[in-house]
This record gives sequence, C-alpha cells and structure tokens, in this order.
Amino acid sequence: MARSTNSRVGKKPAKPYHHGDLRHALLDEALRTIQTHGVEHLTLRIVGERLGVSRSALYRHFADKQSLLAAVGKEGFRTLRQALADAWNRNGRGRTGFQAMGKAYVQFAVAHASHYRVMFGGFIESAAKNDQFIAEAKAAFQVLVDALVEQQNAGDILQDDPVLMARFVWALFHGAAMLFIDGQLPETAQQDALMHYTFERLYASIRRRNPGVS
Amino acid sequence: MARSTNSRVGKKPAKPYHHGDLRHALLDEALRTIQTHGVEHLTLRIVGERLGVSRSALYRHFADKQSLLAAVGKEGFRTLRQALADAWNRNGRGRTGFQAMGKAYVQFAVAHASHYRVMFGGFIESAAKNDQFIAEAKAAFQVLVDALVEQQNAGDILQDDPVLMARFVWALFHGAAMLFIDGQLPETAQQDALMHYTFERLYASIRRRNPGVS
DNA sequence: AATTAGTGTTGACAGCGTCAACATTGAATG
DNA sequence: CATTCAATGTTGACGCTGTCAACACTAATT
Repeated sequence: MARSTNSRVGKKPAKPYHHGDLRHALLDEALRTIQTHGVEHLTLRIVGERLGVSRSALYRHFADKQSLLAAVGKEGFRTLRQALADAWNRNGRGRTGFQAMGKAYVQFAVAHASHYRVMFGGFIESAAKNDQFIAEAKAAFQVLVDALVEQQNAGDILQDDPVLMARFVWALFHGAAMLFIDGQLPETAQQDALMHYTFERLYASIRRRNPGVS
Repeated sequence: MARSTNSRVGKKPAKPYHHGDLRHALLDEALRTIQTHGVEHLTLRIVGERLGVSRSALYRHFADKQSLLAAVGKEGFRTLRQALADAWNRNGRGRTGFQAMGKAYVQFAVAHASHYRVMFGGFIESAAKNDQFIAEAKAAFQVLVDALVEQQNAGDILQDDPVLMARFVWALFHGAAMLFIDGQLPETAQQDALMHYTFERLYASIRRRNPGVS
C-alpha cells in the first residue's frame, strides 16, 4: 500500500481526496495511452492499472468511457487554441502571424495525431458531445475568426464574411493535417512543400488587391 | 447480382460454394451496418447473424475484422473514384466539370459519412492497409490529377506541379467534407454557402490570369 | 462519538474478436 | 459410381472489454 496515509503531509486543500486528484490523473493517463498506443487501445482497465487504481474507480469521475473521451477531446481543443493564439501573437499578427498559425495548427495535428483523431474522428458520439466540448471547439475556431477580422481591419485581406472565410481556411488546414496524419505524405519535404504551396495559394486567394480603397 | 438463391441446383462454377458468394454478402452487410449504425457498432457476430451464418464463417474469407474493414474502405474508394470521374465527364471537363467533381466529392462524403470515416478515420491500421486499398485510394486521387492536367493543357489554370495542386485541392474538399460530417455546419444553406465560397476562392487562387502566354 | 457523503474495490454479466477442433459439402480422381 | 480432398461453415472455448450493483473504506460533518 504505497500510496495512502503519509503520501501528502502538505496542506493542499484544493482537491486531494482519497487518491489525490484522480480525475486529472485519469485524464492524463488516458491521453498518454492514446498518444502512445492509439485510441483503439485505450482501456479503462489499463488506465486504472497504470494509476494503481481499480478498473471501475473511473466511474466516480466520469459517466462512462465516452465521457472520458469527450474530456480528452476538450483538452485537445484547449491546447490547440492556445497554440494558435500563441503563434498569432508572437509572429506579428499579420500575414506572418497568420502563416505561423497555420503551421502551428498542422504541427499540433501531426505531433498529437491520435489526440487530434479523438477530436475530429467521430469517436465522441453526439450524445457525449457535451456543452464544454463544443464550447472549447468553438473557442479555438474563434481565434481564427479574430485573426481574419484583424487582417481585414488592416486592409490586408478581402472583406468577406469572416466566419465564412474562417471555415474555408479551417477546412484547408484541417484537410492538409489529415493528409499528413494519414501517412499519405510520409516525407517531411513533401509536407513542407504542400504547406508552402498552400500558404502561397491561400493568400493569392484572399489577399486584397487594391488596398486603400474601401 | 446474378447470385443464385438456390445454390444447389445452379451450375455456377465461379464462386458459389456453400453459401453462394459469402464474401460479397459479408462485404455488403458490413457496409450496410456501418452506414446505418456506424463503424463502432459493426460486429462480426451481428454480420454473420444477419446473413444466417455463424459468427466465424467470416474467417474463411477475411483474415480478421481489420481485413474486412480494409475491404470496405477499398470499395469506398472505388465508388468515390467513379463518382468523381462521372461528374468530371458529364459536366464539360472544364471549370464546370471541375466544380461538379468537387460537389460530387463532398456529396459522397456526406451521403456515406460512416463509410467515408472508415476510409480516412484511421480505423484501418497500417498493417491492414494492403496494397489493394492503397492502390484504389491512389486511383481516386489520380482522377483529380488528370482533371487538373487537362485544365492546364487548356490553359485555364496555373502550370504548377499538378500533383502538388491536387493535394492542395484534395485537402480543401476533404476538410470541407469533414466539417460537414462532423455536424459543425448542420444547415444545408451553410454547407452550400461554404461550397460556393470555396469554389470561388479556389479558382481565384489557381486560375491562369493571362491565358495564351506560355 | 456517530453519521454521512464521497471515493475506491470486488464480483458478476453480457458481449466482443479470435482460434482450434470438428462437420459438411462440392468437386476432382480413380 | 465410390473415394478422396480441399474448401467452406459450425461449435466450444478463451481472454478481453465496458458496465453495474453491492460492498468497503475514509474524510468531513454533525
């Protein structure tokens, strides 16, 4: 009985109950398993075992496996949103920032392929797509919309409906990311070439040609 | 189609053994189940039951469940390829044909969402991605490449590497299809708006601006 | 000190994919 | 026609899975 009485002498009043913070631990372990072995090998029993906890301890924190997956997906959108916002803010918030955002998006997808699949692969059934999951997904999308609006205000790109533009751009990078994840473009050089071409054609498509005219 | 209901009297030396053509029947039934209930509810036992056959009869025709899924995915690419080629051929083989192709692509994905997910959702592990599966996927992709080359030869679009262009276009429509399938744009009007905008921006991006100059 | 609500465990169940052993049958061989 | 054989389908069994009810422990409250 390694864990128990003396495991925490400190006074962390936040959450520590029996285990400490099992909910977070379950989430982390599930994500770790997904990343290393894929979502199809995610097993409640294994997750519990790895945490030194019984197979059904999870049910005190999640309704079922679907809920766990939904939480994992939600976390993914939160991470993705931060990555996008960081790339945008740290790279000039203009065309360069936008390009960094696109790269950050695809990099996230490639670096966390299994996690990305959980977010978009339909593993989370509509019933389990709780409000938090959807809200987090929308927040990530909003970062893209905001970046487009800002470029519109700067007169750099077309004045089309920014939500429509954002969907267009999202589809483009989402599609590219899926191609990479699927292993259809195994070589890095191929991926870089497509990314480069994509940015070139994208800006040719949405760039404003006669800036200064309203 | 011509499979005889009474296998005993018939004299078809081709395939009809015990059941008739169990392999095809299994494939059809698996696809039907996937379409109606989703791939996560596909069960070898149920498929067998529906065909009046034991749960493991399948193993005489497929190595395992993965192989069955790979075969289903392969069939999907075959259907998709035909849909793309038809759209291209029956709509002028120019910009209108190309647009019809894009619509056909997304229509296939939306009309056969679960099937589409099997093709791209990573359900088919790399080990089971047999040569036939990959060959069929490449054949579908090739239809797009050919359409681009033909438009290049007509002087309508940029002379960039057609394979690179095809990847760009594929990513765009694949991404749009995924958005639709994921239910992120529930209303048909929203989908139509995105499709229309996508074509407009796509052609703004790859159209040749000064035709006649080599 | 007693109660209670929160948290973790155990036993059990039905369902799953898969395999080995067995059964059946259509076709080939003599 | 009788025999043989390979192809095809069935049955029993195994270990694994998600889930739930019943139970056990523990921290907090009364």
